Amino acid sequence: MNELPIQRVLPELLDRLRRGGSAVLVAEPGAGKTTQVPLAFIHEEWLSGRKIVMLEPRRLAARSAAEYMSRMLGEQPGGTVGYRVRMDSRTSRATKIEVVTEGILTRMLQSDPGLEDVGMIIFDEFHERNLQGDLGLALALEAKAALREDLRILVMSATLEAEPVAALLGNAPVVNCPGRQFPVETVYRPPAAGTPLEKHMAAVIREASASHPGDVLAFLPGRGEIRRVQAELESGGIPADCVVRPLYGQLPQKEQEAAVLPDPQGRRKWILATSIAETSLTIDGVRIVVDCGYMRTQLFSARTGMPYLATDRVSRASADQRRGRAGRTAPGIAYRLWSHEVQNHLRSRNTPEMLQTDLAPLALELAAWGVQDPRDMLWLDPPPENAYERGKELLQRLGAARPDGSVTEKGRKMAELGLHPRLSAMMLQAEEMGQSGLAAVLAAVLQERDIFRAGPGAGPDSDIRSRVQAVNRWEQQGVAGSHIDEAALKRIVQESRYMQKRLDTNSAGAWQIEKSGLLLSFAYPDRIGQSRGGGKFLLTSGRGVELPGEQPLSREAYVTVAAVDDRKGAEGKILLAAPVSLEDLRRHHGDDITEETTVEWDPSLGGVKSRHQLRLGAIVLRESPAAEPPAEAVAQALLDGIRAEGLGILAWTKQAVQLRQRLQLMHEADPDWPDMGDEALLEHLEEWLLPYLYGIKSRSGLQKLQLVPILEQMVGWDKKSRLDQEAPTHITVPSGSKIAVDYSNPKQPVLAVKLQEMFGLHETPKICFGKIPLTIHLLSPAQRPVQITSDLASFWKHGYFEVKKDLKGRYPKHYWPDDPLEAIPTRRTRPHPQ
DNA sequence: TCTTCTTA
Repeated sequence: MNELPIQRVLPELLDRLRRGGSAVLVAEPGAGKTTQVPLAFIHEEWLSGRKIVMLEPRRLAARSAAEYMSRMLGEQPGGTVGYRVRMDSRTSRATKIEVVTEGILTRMLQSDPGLEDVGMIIFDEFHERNLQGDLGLALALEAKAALREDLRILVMSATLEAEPVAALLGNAPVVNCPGRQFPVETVYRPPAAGTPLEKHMAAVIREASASHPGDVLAFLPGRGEIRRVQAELESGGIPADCVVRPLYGQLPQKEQEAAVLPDPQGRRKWILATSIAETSLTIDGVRIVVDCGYMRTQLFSARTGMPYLATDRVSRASADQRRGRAGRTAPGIAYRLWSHEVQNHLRSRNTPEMLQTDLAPLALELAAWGVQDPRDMLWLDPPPENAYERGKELLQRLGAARPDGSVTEKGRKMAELGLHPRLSAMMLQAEEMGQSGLAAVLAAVLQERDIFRAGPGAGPDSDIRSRVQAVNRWEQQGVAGSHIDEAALKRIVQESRYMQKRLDTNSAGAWQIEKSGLLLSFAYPDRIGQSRGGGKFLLTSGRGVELPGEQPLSREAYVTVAAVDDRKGAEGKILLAAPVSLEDLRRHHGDDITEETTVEWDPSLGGVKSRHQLRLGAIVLRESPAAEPPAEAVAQALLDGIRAEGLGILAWTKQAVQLRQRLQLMHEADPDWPDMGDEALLEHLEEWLLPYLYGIKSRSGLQKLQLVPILEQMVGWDKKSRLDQEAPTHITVPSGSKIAVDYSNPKQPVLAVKLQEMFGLHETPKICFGKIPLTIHLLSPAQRPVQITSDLASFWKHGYFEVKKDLKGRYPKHYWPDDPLEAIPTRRTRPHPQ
């Protein structure tokens, strides 16, 4: 057998760690680090009989690493080399190397912070930057600093950028190792403008398969895209020696195997996969990779406390990892469905899980570890404050932590259960109710992949009780039923039995399946939903969610929503839920139920509604009219109503409108006068309107308010008398008529008057401290405007004679003097001689 | 119409 590249760097690595401390090993794929490195250390003297613990991100990887190393020693796992993952371990007194999943290290450290029987911890695949890996390293560094200076830490990573980790380990030495892989040619093939990515993907798969040997592995974001590409390929016809195989996590195990194993009929596989094939599954025989360049990840909204899915461009590291899948067994080719330009803008790494996930589990571990402030610890990326605070709040709500962040006795038990704190809280509560059996199944269903596959013609089913019933049928009769993934069902059964066993319980009562929603409410007190009709629910957190499609659950009054996909700007989508009775909510969440009297403007009523409410968070469990709401609250609610509906809700009479316009004119000339614009009036409602609102409850009451005296009161007597002078309601014209001034444009007040009434007036009248000339609309005898002017003197001199000629033709009986400034003004046809 | 993992 060829020497593996890792052999050449092992002496250096051994030497570095003999001197104590830590090291970073950067090894490219194919170097052989996972199996060679731990074995190289087992005879080191400094171990002095202690174990080596190696961390793997996945159970499968932990088991196969242990199996491989055991085989090299001619042993079975559980001898010199063992493993430990959830629900399964092979170790013995002889075990010197224990391969564990990342979460196991946390449990080991929490029960024995000095890790007395461990001499060395190896973090494998650390570049994946899973939350559990980051947490494990942070805890291990504290253990080393405080209790175990001799503890060796080796971080192994497949990609460069080792410097930050080396720095975190106290300037640890970095050892580099080349890999051993077959060359893979890279081709950039962006879709032509207007071509959908899925259509393009199908065309490239076809072309690549025709011109290169081997199986095709195509990367897509999710199930929907996979189905559409499959349909596209099938509609164009598939060569007889090829077969399309979808591959994603939700796919039943049998179908996943069909994608991973060689085709029994020897056909070439066209595998359409999600990122599951990037690291979790390896497929032999792939020589062609087609990468669409997108990946779907779950993000966590600290605002709503709910997760959501997002589809984004892959990172360069992911794209390289995907490409490498074509060179495992022979030289290959990788098609990237994006341009060089896009390639240059890809982010270099995936976002560490720490920065985008729910941090309640982390907060619980740190509380149990005794940490008050995570900033006191060493992190590559410290937990973001928002999400961490949100996590701490949830722990408090679940009774796991005190307000100062310290862990409670219950919290310690929850951490030991090794579940999400929500599910642990439910388990403990269920134990007291004698329902730990049912709770264990609910927790297992929520932890594992869904066992349901919608059958043909079956509607959506978000009721978690159907899964519980399937588990029940399996336990009672050993039948899985159609549309059920049997392998997933078995995992759930195993998981639920395991969890129930871990509660030191003797209270396994018969399942009361109708209590599912209640049990879930102990895990998700912020996601108890009240029906709003049409399958929509309002959650106690204040968020709106809805069921996908019509289903019986839509008719329930209250549900607990366990699994949900939050969507920005829309109702979140309920994935799994169960009904809960109002009676149970009142009995078990009584401490969270608040009583309050609300006084609100009700737009449909057009008035103030006051109610006495029993609330559970944002949802109202019961309400009744409140007998005597406080007057101040009613007045405030009226103001809310006016703000919501606008000033138009008040009765603006002609006089009131004109008064407001006149005041606005004054304001524009002198800012010392109040602003009468809508915005300003609404902003100052409390000052000018509130005192008049007592006793009023509705729109009709508001409309009885006399606005003229209210506005006059607002400006005060002094300003009111100046207003009458400087912005008069009427102007007396030469004929003796009192004509109303039109202030509807406060910058240009208008005086509309018959031309004949103005004879003898030399100059345009001015108002507002003589600053604003009136705009005069001179009217014909029939009240039609014939001229608009703000310069009367000029009109008499120039414009009048043209106008006169015209008017004389149309109104011959009227008086049209040649000298308008000397003529007698009149409102009649001709002036009456005295 | 839901990406992938994980807790002695």
